[in-house]
Amino acid sequence: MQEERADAARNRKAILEAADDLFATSDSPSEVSMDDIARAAGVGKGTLFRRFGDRRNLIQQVYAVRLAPLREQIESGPPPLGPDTPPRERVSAIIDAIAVVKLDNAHLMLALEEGSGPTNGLHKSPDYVAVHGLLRDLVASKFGKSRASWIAHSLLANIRADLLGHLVKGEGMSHSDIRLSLRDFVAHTLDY
Amino acid sequence: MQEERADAARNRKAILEAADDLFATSDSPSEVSMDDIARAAGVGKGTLFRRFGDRRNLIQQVYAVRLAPLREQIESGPPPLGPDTPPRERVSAIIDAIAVVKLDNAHLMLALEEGSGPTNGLHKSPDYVAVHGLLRDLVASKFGKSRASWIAHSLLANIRADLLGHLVKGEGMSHSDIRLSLRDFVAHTLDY
DNA sequence: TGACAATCGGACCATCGGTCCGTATTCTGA
DNA sequence: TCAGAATACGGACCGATGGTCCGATTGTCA
Repeated sequence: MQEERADAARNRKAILEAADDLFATSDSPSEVSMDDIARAAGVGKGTLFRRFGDRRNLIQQVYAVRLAPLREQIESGPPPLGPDTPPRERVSAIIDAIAVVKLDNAHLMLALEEGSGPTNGLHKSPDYVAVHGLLRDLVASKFGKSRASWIAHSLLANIRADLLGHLVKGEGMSHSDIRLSLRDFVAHTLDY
Repeated sequence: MQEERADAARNRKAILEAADDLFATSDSPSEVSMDDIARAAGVGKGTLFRRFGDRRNLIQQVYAVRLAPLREQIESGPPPLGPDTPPRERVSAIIDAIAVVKLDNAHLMLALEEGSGPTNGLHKSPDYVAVHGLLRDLVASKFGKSRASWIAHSLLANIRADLLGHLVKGEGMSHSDIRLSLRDFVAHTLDY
């Protein structure tokens, strides 16, 4: 892999920032077109697509930036998110942390989960697979292996972006209401 | 409201059938265009859109037809789905029945939930609201009122079309595997 | 049967994601 | 420092899609 040219790097950054900003300030992610992003970034459309391939990938990159801190915390941070945490607490902390990120970045997360498209696949995305796998392993000792997988899916289903968005905008729940209810639910799911 | 003209009625039926068939036989709902449906129904595009307004509504109508039997069972059928059923069992039966419908009509259900679009809203669709409300009321006596709402969302989150689709196609679970796991989960959620 | 209203149908439109290629910029190494 | 190769740029362009419009057609009712 060659070194990235200076203008290329500059443009990549500009695109990422423009996209992040546009998604964050628009009502619905689908209202943000690739042309919009290119224009906002002061870049040609060709550049945008050469860098990121397609819309889905661009969204994922933006998402990855926002998610990096959490990912790092989980992979190698201190308790309660890091590896040196008893499974039960760690699962709870991870679910809560993901919920917080999604609540704080509702727009982006919606864009990602909405990405659907033909060859759909929230459940096939690397991020989902990774966190599902982690959760599954964490609860596997307590529940059976197959049950563990189900439980992991179930926990994640409760913090899908559109559901959280509905709870906030449609039912007027506050972020802390949601986190509290979620905590109860997780506790009830994990503790016999 | 005037009587519907004969040709109008005929065309509505043709469109509904064509759409149902196309969604059922295509891999991904988004591969089925409105032109495809119009052509398959032997009808002009204008007719299609005058009858159904937009894509989302058409899909919902098709969905409504498929769902009618279940809806009727729940509203006025015999136990375990109908009103003369103890809440606990009724909830369980309803969740199972919905799961079965979704598993049997994966394509259509995907089309519906994917419908997303700008003014998104699985959680705002009449069907979701109705079933959520029913479940909420059914569990309200046992749990608090606000917890009841959360639990209803949670139960429904576990039987979302894309999740079920992933379990089948991505993890190779059989329909009965899924129903069994789901039964366990519902039981665990509802029984202390 | 005639005449009016409702319906039909497909050409047409705007927009979107994505591609292409002539031009401009950056890098290299002598 | 500079020339030439390599790479990136950008916007015109493309095919497809959801949705609209309006002259032609068909059903209805007296």
